[in-house]
Amino acid sequence: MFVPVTAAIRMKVKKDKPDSGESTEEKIKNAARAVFHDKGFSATRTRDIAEEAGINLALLNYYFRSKEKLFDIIMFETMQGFFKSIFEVFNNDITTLDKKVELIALNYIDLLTANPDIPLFLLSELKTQPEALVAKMGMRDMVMKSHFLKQFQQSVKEGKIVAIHPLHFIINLMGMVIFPFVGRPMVKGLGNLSQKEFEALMQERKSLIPKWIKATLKVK
Amino acid sequence: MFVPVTAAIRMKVKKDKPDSGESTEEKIKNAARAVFHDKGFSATRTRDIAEEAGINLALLNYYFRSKEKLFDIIMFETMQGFFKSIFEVFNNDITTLDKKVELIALNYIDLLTANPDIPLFLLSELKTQPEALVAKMGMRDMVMKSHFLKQFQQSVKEGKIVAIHPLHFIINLMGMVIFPFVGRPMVKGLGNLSQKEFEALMQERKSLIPKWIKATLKVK
DNA sequence: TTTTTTATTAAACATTTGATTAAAGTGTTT
DNA sequence: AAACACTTTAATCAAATGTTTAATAAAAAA
Repeated sequence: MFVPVTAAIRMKVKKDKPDSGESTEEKIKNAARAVFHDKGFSATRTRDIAEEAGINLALLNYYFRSKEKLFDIIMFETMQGFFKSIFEVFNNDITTLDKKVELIALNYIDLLTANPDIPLFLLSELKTQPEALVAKMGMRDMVMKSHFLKQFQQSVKEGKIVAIHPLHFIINLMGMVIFPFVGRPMVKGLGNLSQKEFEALMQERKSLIPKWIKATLKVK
Repeated sequence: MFVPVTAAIRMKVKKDKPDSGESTEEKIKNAARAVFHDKGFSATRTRDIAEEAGINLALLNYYFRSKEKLFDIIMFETMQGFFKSIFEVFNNDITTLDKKVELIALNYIDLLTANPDIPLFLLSELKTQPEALVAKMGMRDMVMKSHFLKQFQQSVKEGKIVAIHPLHFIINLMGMVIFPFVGRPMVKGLGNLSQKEFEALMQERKSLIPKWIKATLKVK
């Protein structure tokens, strides 16, 4: 008796792939992103990625040529995703300065709660190639010529806030938002916090940071 | 015409190496510290350390058994050196709270200007062994039961400063001090700063941070 | 001085790791 | 069903890397 297995198998196969919802290429990229973010470039082995992705090691090189090429893609996408929110807020010419600070705190604390490894990953890997990508992405202009900066300097001129180097302002804002995530093991260690308690503390900061930042801008 | 180069070269070499007056063991440790701080554990090759130290590769294992053992020593000493200053300031029961904040800013900005790689190094490597060393060094009690914390809670009780989780206070203080060094490539990139300009900006923060911190503590 | 211990070196070793290849499988098109 | 492009696998290569060894030099002890 002939049984048309192939059709059934094909169906199953067809269902299997879309079931996981991702192509092999995407599986590799997702795995690579997770492992690279967690351990950085040097501590990551291509075999870690292959295992995490559930694929054969050779496929990594088949799709991406080399560990480095794959890393570059992940790095670029990660940076892009990370700075996108900043730029959108910074260059919105409708919102006030105060509102922008609020939005940065809100957006980034959520982003970082979901992806707490990204800042340390970016900062560590950025050390290796200092200028390359920073310049490439036009980050400088995007930030330093932003509507955000113009508003800041305007407020200084009007005497609404005290005159300091705008970088201090940006460092303080980003530091208050990002630093606890970069120093998460230390913060959790110091306060003996569970992951849940840590996240609750970060949620508190959503409303506190804007107040703190405003206070620092008034400082004589 | 014959020129006795060798003698001249030997003199130069002699000045370069043995003049330093350090033992082989110290040479290795100093080299290891420099390379580990710069590149982290995984990206560091034992051959990098040997070269930096100007010694034969085998001597590293002769003196320290393994790369990991050597790393543990450097890690421990680095942590100890880094947190020593904090603890001394935090547990001084003579100085006021304000004075302690001032001293933290002063001491750490100098320390970090001289050793800008330490924070990222510590934070990156601490991620691998989350609890181990933090607990080992008794950091929790050293900070959370410090005179500094008692003063903070006393001031809250007296209504001098607003009630927040003390961790927010510590995060903000340490973040303002440490974050620009962790994000140094980004800060320098954003502001298009030379190393000298970066350091000048950090010097400014010595006096600004205490003011900012005081302002945040008054926030409703 | 002779002997013993310590320090140093060049070479080799064993394993890890990024990358390649050859062959087979799979679905689609002709 | 033949040709094809694409996908997957197992085996393997070659370089990198932490570690060890065996021989030698230097220093200390006898």
